Amino acid sequence: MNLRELARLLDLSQTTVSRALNGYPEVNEDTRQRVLQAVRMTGYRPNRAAQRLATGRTNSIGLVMPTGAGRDTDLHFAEFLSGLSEVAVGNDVQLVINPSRIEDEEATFRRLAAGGSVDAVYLSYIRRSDPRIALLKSLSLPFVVHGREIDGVLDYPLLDIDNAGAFADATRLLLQLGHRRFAFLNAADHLSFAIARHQGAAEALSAAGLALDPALVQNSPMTEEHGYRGMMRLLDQAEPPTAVLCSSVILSLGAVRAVNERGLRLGRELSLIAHDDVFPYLKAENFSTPLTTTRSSIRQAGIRIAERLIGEVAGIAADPQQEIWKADLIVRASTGPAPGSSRPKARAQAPT
Amino acid sequence: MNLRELARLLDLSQTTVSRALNGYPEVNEDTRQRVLQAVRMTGYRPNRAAQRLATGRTNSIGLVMPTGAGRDTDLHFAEFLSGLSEVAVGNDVQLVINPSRIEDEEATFRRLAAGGSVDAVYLSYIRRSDPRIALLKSLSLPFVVHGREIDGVLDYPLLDIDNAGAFADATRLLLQLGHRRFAFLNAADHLSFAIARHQGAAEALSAAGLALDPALVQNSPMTEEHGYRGMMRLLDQAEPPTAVLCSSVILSLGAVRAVNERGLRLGRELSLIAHDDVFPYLKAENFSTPLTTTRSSIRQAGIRIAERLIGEVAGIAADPQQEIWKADLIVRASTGPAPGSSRPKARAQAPT
DNA sequence: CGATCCACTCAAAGCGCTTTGGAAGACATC
DNA sequence: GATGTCTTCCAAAGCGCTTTGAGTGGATCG
Repeated sequence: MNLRELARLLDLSQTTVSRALNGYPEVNEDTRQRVLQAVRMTGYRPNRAAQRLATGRTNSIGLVMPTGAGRDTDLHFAEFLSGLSEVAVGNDVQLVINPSRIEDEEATFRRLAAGGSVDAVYLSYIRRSDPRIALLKSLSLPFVVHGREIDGVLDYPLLDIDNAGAFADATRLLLQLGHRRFAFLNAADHLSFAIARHQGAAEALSAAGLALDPALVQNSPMTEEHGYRGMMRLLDQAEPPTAVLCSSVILSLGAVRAVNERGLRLGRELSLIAHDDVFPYLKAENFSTPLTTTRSSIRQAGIRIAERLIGEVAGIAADPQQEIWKADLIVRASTGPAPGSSRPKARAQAPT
Repeated sequence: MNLRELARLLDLSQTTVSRALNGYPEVNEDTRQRVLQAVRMTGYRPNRAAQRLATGRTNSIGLVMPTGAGRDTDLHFAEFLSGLSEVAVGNDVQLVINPSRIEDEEATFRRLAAGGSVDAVYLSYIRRSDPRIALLKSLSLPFVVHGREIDGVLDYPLLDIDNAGAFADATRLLLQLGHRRFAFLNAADHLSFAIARHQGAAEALSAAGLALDPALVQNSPMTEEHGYRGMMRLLDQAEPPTAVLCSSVILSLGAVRAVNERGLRLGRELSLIAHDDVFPYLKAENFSTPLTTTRSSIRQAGIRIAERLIGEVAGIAADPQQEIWKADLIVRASTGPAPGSSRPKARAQAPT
């Protein structure tokens, strides 16, 4: 069943039927009802490809999803996607996943732009200085970046959290608790959010006349296993840290396992602050020792980015093109005074 | 840049250019090279919408992803998706995500089928008796089901694991270890895989003259928190179980937390077997007590289903339309002889 | 040397929709 | 009754591709 048949059936022209369906005013309300009735009867649905060809709009937004060797599934991406799709469904927009190996990404974007398969794209896993952004700017394809570059000018539409601020806050909290020796279990060091978090921590430390010992910094994929191994390595140091920053609760999961295995107690011998992207299936507050976190829902970010992408397509650019969200610092039991620290000599010191 | 301009540029007809690009034999190799060269120079990409309209094929497969209130992101879905997309990228196929609330799913499928936006669809979260399958059969849209119905005839293309078999195996192992009191932390009870797992366990038990105490069965979303609460409830029973089956490692994560909190030891006072979908970021072997699992990679399932979907579109149906994978039973440290059990009186009995 | 065949190329007809540029009829205005 | 103005509808022209059916010219054959 296509438009022509439907029109013939109704003894109307294609034009009128099309207009009736697309809500144009110049069609009699009675006629419109007749058309809608016929649509219901026949189960007619417009052919998407034809619509696209005729209008040039696709009603879909593209996700270029990184794949390839070593690219494990990313929990964070999935949660983000869930936010995106929530908005997409409400606006009758499809999400088109274009898995692409990192080295093919440029080609993929060019194909998307030139082939007109999507109205807009979303970009993430931003690197320190990311050529893909310049590419997208040159491509006349609306986009919103999740994250941002470290060095360049921020003259493109983006949504990011204040990673540096969050980890500076976390670091300052630990400094106040008397900690002096810090470690950082971070994400891969080519990712800009990992760099920003590192910088935030480093700046807060240097304000206190301290520095991050490179031996106490790990950059790795954010898996439980890497969290475990990283923490083990830290605890095996001659002079182990008393405070650990951690870029994900999934890393923390492993880190906590290592801590438990060593018979240490979080918030006592060792303090830990993790960044919490807010996963419904793994909550920082439910760790055996509830975790102090910097919290920002990655799902909310997905929702907001979808809204903005849809806006961009409709020609309504968000007013501040650069949107930076503060992360909340949520203090729970995994942080406590530094052992042996004289300053906030807490009641909770174990009577060793 | 479109086909016509490109053809004009090359002083060839659209036909010839199109054929050169699509690998038809009746075009001179020199000509083909000239065309390819021009494509490289101009950056020409065929318009997808036009291609679709002309060929009727979309080169994309649809995922109807459940969303809506209470539908949390599903780890398992994300990992599956990663497998799907790996194959998709290799075949130049797009994945089109159609988020849809459960009550709108029928409409969504009809729209996909009639609108021709995808060549094939994938269906999961199968329920005991699932009307969507009948719908898809009637829709002349190729599909592959991930999972299967409990009751109906299996006359549709599907891929599933032997859930009942896996949990029967797990149960028998625990029976051999002398366990008599079983619990089950399962997924939501409208999902067919949860039902099958329950049946598998129940059958193995009844073969031993035992039964699952309904008070020791939980059906819930598979989150850490539900695992924790479920296990707590089990341990608070007047007569707590000594063996626990668990439908996901993420549930186990919470369950293990509860066990630790109660000062119990896995493989000693309590044995646990979880189903492991093989997440790269959370491995059953890395739990503080490595978990005995029934293992089957959900990512591999994604890969296989993508292959089959692509095959269906190409007109090559998989030979056995119903593909059932056995899960491996991997014995690790979380299972041990039942406490107080006389049968396999183990060396490892705590000297209470 | 004309007939036959092959390799190569082309013009044109769709695919199913939207949208432009009217046109017909109804109604009001002068 | 002529003119103008809405309202409602239509015919036809694309959108950019694939594919059918029909040539070309040159090589091969009898």
